[in-house]
Amino acid sequence: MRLSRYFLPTLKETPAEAQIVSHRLMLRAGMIRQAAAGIYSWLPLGFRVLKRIEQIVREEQDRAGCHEMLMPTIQSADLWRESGRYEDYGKEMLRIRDRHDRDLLYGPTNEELITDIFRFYVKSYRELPQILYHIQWKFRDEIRPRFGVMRGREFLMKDAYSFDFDYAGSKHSYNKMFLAYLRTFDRMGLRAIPMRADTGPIGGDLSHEFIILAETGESEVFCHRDWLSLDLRRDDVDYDGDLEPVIESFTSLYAATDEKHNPATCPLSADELVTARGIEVGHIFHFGTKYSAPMNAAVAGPDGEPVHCQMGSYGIGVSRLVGAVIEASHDDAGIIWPEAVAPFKVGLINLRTGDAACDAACDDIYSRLEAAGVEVLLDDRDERAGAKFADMDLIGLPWQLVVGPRGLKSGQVELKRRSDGTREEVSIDSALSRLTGQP
RNA sequence: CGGGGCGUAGCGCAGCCUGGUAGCGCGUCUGCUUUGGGAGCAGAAGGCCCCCGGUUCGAAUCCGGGCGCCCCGACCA
Repeated sequence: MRLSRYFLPTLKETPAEAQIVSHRLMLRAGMIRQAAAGIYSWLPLGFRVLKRIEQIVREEQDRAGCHEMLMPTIQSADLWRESGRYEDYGKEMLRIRDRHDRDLLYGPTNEELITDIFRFYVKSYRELPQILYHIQWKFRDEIRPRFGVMRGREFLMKDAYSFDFDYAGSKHSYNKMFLAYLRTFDRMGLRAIPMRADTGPIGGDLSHEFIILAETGESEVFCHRDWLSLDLRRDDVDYDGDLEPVIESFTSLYAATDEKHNPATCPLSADELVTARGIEVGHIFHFGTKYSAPMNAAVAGPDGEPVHCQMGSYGIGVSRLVGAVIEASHDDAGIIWPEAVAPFKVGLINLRTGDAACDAACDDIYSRLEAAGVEVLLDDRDERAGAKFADMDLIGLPWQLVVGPRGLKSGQVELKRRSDGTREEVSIDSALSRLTGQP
């Protein structure tokens, strides 16, 4: 992409409404634009990141054997009356009436809808287990939306729903999602700690929140200090094997949210206990028959008798993750994108647009990177060097390749790594092989 | 929903108390000079001062009522 033709409205000053660093940086980097309280438009740069995060979530769900589908944003109130949640959900649910005076709602979640679909088609235990998911916009009319996309009213969420014949099967589905979540967040360069959590109004008896530690987190959390250095990577997961031992290795180490933490019974010494604030990026629940019973989602067992399915639901806040990654990875100059979610891998800076040698070198590097499948943003604007450096640092692409007349005289360009600021003078060919991974 | 704050040019703000020509910085446009970490000079464009009503000869400014946004708290799969 050539910056001179892109839509990247960066801001030098911070809009007054932004309080936390991720919100400030998203506004300054031209990623989002507020449309109303807690409702945002995603501008091209922000949308690229959102899509990347969504794709990682998708790949890890698929790897765990889940099946993607898409349910609508607008739902009929009737299903919610059936589960009893139409009244329970309260003012947080956005209720809509159509021209025929039928009650509709903008979905805050999808348990009812998925259960309705499931019960219509699935009649035998032999069709289980099943995990279905979608990635769809939700709306919750929060009393006080805040912190940009971290707590919006409209937000993009991945929600998955598992159906099993018995508790053992359901626990296995839960474990699969537990591990899929660890992999998902790890791929984004995040340390997400699974913490025992309250199930809240959704009900159930088993629940973990995946928490990123950050000063701007909305809730207080408690965990063993070993979590801060524990290796969370699990590359060799066999989702069909026995997952209990590996789950046990994580759940045996203390970590709890505010609701589940009790100082009186906490087993940790003051020395071991870390008290911090956290951002919830994922939440998994096992809730048994809470929806399958009232909505009569049952399958025939081996003996022919109908049994209500054991269910779980599993959410990841996709749009919130964009903010969470920034909270976890930035410096005074701007965002530092982990390569896996970066909107572009390389920022190619032409320090002297209009200079024949610089233009030619940049065009050459640009086309060779594109040919190698490396996503590159070429700053070919007629701006001064300082402005280009500042904007590139702000938008935080992992690599900056700086082409200027001075270095070009000796065939050198400067390769800068955004994460630690290290730079080196290298030849164009050497820079290209570094960035493309090809000799 | 309780408490607090703010709505003035694209962004950040001053002016309001004490009513009388709507300002500053950044950004934008033109030209010239510049050019390796947010340049300099000269010129220019850009405003329903959130909305409605009231007081007044006269309202960005005073009064009343709305609306919007932000913060703290409570709330929150």
